[in-house]
Amino acid sequence: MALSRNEITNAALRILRKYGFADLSMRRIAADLEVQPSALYWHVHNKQELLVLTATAILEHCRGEDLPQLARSIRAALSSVRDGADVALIAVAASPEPLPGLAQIPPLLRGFGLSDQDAEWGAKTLEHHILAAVAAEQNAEALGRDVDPLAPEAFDFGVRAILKGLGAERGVVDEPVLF
Amino acid sequence: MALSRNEITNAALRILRKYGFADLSMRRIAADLEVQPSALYWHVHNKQELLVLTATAILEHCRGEDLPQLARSIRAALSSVRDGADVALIAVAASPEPLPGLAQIPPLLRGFGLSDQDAEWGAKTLEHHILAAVAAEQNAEALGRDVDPLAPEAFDFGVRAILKGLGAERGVVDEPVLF
DNA sequence: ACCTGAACACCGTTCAAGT
DNA sequence: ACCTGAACACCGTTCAAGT
Repeated sequence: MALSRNEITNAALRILRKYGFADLSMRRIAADLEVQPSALYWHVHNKQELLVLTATAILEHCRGEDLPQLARSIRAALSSVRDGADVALIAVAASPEPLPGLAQIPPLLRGFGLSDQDAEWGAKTLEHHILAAVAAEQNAEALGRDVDPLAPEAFDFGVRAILKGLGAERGVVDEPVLF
Repeated sequence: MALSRNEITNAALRILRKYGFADLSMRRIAADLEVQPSALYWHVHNKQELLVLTATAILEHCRGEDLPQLARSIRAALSSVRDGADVALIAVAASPEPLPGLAQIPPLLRGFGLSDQDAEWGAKTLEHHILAAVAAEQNAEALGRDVDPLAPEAFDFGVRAILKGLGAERGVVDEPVLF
C-alpha cells in the first residue's frame, strides 16, 4: 500500500499525541511508517507543509452557532492533540490561507454588522487570543507546571472581552448582540 | 576578556538582527564569539535560558503612561529585532516569570479598578494579542509577503477592542477611562 | 574558574539510483 | 510513479581534559 499525504499526516498526529512536538521530526515520522525519510519528500514539499496539513486535520470539524461556541470548539480541537496549539501557531505563520475553524470567525463577525475591515482585524485579535491561550495552557502542562483549573474560565473571559470590545467599537455594547 | 552572559546575549541579538531566528543556533553564537560551542554552557544552562535572556534584553526599557502607549512601546521593541516576537513567544512559554514590558500590564489594568483576577486574565489577553500580532507581521515580512501598511492600525484596533471589552466587563464603557 | 576537543545522538533536505 | 541509500550540512548537549 503506497504512502499518501493522509497517512503521513496521521503518523504526524500519532507522534504528536504520544510524544509531543519536540519529537515530531521527519525522520521519526518515516520510522513510524517504516519508510526512509526521503520517501516523505515525494508526497510533501517540506516539514512546514506537513505542519500545515497536520494543523488543518486538527481543526477540521470545528463549528459553532456563535463566536463563543466556535471559540470553545477550536479550543477543544487544539486541546485534543498534544502541543496542538503550537502546531497551529506555526501553520498560520507559514500558510497564507486560513485554517479551517479559524476561517469561520470573520463571517460570524460580519454577521453582526461589523465592516469588512473591522471583521478582519477583530478576527485576528480573536485568533491570536485563542491560539496563544491554548498554547500557554499546553506549554504549562508540558513543563510539568500544574494546570490551572480556571483555564476554561480564563479562556472564555478573553473571548468575551474581545467580543464586547468589538461591539463597543460600534456602540452596541449595551445590548449584548454578540453572544 | 572572559565570556559572560551579557556578551552571549549580545551575540544572539546580533545574529537575530542580521540573519533571523532560523540561524540563531548555539554553534553560530559560539562561532560569532570565536569560542567552542561547549564554552557557552558554562554561562548558560541551555538554549531556552538564552532565549529568555535575549527576550528580556529586547523588552528592557519598554514603558508607557497608559496601556495603548505601553503596547506600542512593546511593539516597537519587538519590531526592532528580526523575529523578536517569535523569541518573546518562546520565552514566555519557557519562563514562569513575566518578561519586562509585559510585566507592566497587570498593574496598569488594576489601576483602572479591575479586580486582581480580571487584571490577570485581561493582561494575558492583551499579551497574546501583542505578541501574536507582531509575530504575524514579522513572519509575513520574513516570507517575502508585502508588509501591510495598515499593520499599526490593525495592532491598535486590537488593543483598543480588548481594553474596551475589559472596561465593558465592569460597565464603564461609556466613559473611556482606560485610554 | 573557564574553556577546548571530541564525541553522542540527533536534525531537514537532496538526489542519483533502483524498481 | 514511488521509494531506497547515501550523502551534505547542520543541530543541542555532555564531559573528560586542559590551563
